[in-house]
Amino acid sequence: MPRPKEFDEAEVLDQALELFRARGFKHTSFAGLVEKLGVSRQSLYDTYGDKQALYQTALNRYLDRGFAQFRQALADPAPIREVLTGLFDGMISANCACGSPGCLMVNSMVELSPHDADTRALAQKHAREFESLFASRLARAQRAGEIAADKDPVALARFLYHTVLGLSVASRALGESESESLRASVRLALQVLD
Amino acid sequence: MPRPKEFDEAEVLDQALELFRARGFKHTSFAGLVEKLGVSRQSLYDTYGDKQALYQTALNRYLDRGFAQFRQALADPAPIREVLTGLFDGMISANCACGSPGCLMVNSMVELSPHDADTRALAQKHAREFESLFASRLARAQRAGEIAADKDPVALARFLYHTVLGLSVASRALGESESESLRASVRLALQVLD
DNA sequence: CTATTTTTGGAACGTTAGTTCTGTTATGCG
DNA sequence: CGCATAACAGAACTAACGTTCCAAAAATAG
Repeated sequence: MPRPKEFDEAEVLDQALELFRARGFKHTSFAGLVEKLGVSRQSLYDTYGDKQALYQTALNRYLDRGFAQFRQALADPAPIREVLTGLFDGMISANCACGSPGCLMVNSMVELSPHDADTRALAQKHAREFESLFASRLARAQRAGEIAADKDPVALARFLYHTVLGLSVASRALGESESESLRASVRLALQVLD
Repeated sequence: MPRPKEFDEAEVLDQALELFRARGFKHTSFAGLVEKLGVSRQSLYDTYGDKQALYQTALNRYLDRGFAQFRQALADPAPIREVLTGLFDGMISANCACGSPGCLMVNSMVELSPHDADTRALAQKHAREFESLFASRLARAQRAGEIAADKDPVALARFLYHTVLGLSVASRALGESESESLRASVRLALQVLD
């Protein structure tokens, strides 16, 4: 049997993910990856393929994780306003703590979507999935009488998704100091339910 | 006196701006600029300086123009909901028509803010200016009785700014097909005034 | 212990980027 | 008319990038 890897494949992938998240695809050099991850060029290539493959693997991992968290947060049977407040606050905490690199998917949407068809398709899928999960949870709340019957859950869901995009950009570009005003914005955004 | 330029300085700057807006800073090569603008490398360097200087000049031009439009739109004494609806619809039309490159400032915030201190400072200034203009216009509407007295104009302004960010990303990454749902989101967002 | 398979580090390759240098051309003033 | 000034075109340079090649090292299975 061969010599075993000297690094944890998943752990290194997460580190690469954080680098891509902080710096973007183009601004992250392979040499920088080698240095920060402590793994040799050759091993990176052997394990993950080239730079683009590494990026996509990391992005998919990020999406899977985020989507699972999102789904789980929405599964909470608590009142919808409470659930959504907690969900958004969690996003803000995750995105605004120390350095606030924003959401990797949102960053990819801005940096890569216009050029790369794969990323664009992934972004659209991401939007559809987030919106549809939002929408079904909102419809459930509506059936429970928490939301007025004349509201359109799909429109509300899209609005919430757009809100997520805005929060991600704000936290990335405006720094940690904004986290309190972001929370205030969330409270305002949730007025759409009233 | 010297030989005159064979191109319109402002016009070429606008073309460069559109290239940067569509492709981002890193993804726009100088060779690409030379080709698309139809101006020789040397003339570009002589006229605008290096790539980064060209970018910043274009960005400042873009900001000045957008800020003037924004200020003018807000000067409209019509009811605040009407004014804001028109403002956002204008933004969507400008950002979503054919190719939807999004807002150059928002794109810069995502691509460059974390690395470049100048861009970060510019982004923060951008946010402050937009928010303060929103806030003073909202305060005016509040004095006119169009908005309930217990609302905080500053918080509302920040929320609207975050909404702008989200709309820009959505229009850039999700394509023109989304323009209708973006308008719907604006209508929902403006419910914060009620 | 040996053989085999894979990691690993370093060197090297080809490409592309941004930038600069050279000389040439064209304009307008004296 | 020609001199000064600046624009232009193309080649050339330097650095960085992503990627691949190569030999040495290491660890397990037999």
